[in-house]
Amino acid sequence: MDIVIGNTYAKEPTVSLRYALLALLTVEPMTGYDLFKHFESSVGYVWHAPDSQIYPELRRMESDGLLEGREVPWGPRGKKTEYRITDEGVKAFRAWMNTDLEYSRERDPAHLKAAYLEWADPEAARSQMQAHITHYRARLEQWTEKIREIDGGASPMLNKRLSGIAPEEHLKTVAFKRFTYEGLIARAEHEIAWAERGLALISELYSTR
Amino acid sequence: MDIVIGNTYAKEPTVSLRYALLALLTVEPMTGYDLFKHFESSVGYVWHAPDSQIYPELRRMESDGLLEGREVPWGPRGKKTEYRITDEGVKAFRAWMNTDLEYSRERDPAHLKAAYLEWADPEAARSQMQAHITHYRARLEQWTEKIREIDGGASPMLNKRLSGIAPEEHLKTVAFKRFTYEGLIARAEHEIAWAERGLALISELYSTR
DNA sequence: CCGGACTATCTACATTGATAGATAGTGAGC
DNA sequence: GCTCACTATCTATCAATGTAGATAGTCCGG
Repeated sequence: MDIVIGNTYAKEPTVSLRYALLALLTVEPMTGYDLFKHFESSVGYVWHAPDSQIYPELRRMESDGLLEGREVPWGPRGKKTEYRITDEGVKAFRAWMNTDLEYSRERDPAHLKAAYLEWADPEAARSQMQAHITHYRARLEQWTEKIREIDGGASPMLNKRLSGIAPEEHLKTVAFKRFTYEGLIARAEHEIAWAERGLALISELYSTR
Repeated sequence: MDIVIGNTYAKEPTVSLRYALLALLTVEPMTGYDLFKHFESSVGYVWHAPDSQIYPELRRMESDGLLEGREVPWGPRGKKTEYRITDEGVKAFRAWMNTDLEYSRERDPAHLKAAYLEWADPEAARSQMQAHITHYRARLEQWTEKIREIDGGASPMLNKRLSGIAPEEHLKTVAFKRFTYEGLIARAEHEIAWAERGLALISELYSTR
């Protein structure tokens, strides 16, 4: 029963980029490049997308009425397009926020490989586990830094967001951000602990004694 | 410097379905349907793919020399194709196992939503957290069941695998499987704990006092 | 005023994944 | 003998993602 308009489907909220973009644009109007930069840095530790996905998606969102693009001059001859969320966009974001996520099937290369680690040379096996640790340690630092920013009032996006809402709402807004990053930190710590047990296991299994 | 053959690229091992299929086929020859069924049940709790992806991939793997398909009769008029891993396939799998994974960027809808939970109605927020718990509780049970199977010697795939290798190797093979599922179990427990803290936080923030 | 880093946007294409449905044979039970 | 659940395979399409590179303007410093 989907209604097809051009190549756009009128569908129920799935996941995706679209809502990540809406989330950022609830704070303030931005250009595609601004959004891309956010995905590269701060927000990028939760969601990421290349610019080649962002620009077309913004155009689609505009034609769906969720955003309004406005050309602003940039230097003497340059220009850029700044997107502002519309009332409809806010409505769509809120609707998505009020809808339960659909959880998709597991697909986890790290654990898939771990299950067959006896096929790897001991050194390679160790290296996998080490890579896992390195990866999650980096995430751990970035997420810990986010918490520090939140607590220290040093997050520009969060501050902008707070300045746009009623003071009674500040507590919730901050609490949920903190809660999110705490969860990610705990996850990273778990992954590191797991890989460390992996290293110990490898040593045990391949000990020469 | 990739060499293009047809529409197949000779590339360095990335991730994907291909190695999940090879992993299963190291145990014994199977048809596409068998593999699909495994992805639907047991292995499906680590990796999943629809049949529409499996059949073409098997054909590609055969033309890449990793597998050998053999038509076997099935009933009076039916037939099916059973794929057996080739020496080259084993080599490719081992090579992949000896290569470090590339970790891709974070993309986590559940945590993305959590960060903006103040946009949801309290009831919807609670429902999200509840869905998170339900999802990971189901995973938890499936993975716990896998451990039970491993410990009880009741895993058909594992038993077949063990019967095909030297007894000295049994310990490693079992240990890495167990290690993998233990990690997944710990992760599920962490996700449940996180969502439970979420529920508590929501109650706190939206209490009427 | 020139080079280089950065801002800004776009196109093309490959790959992967998800959904839907078509086709056809098997084997068990009524 | 018929129906039905299951086995077996395939095609088409679409959404999402990833990679590469093209184009063009800005702004800063030497």
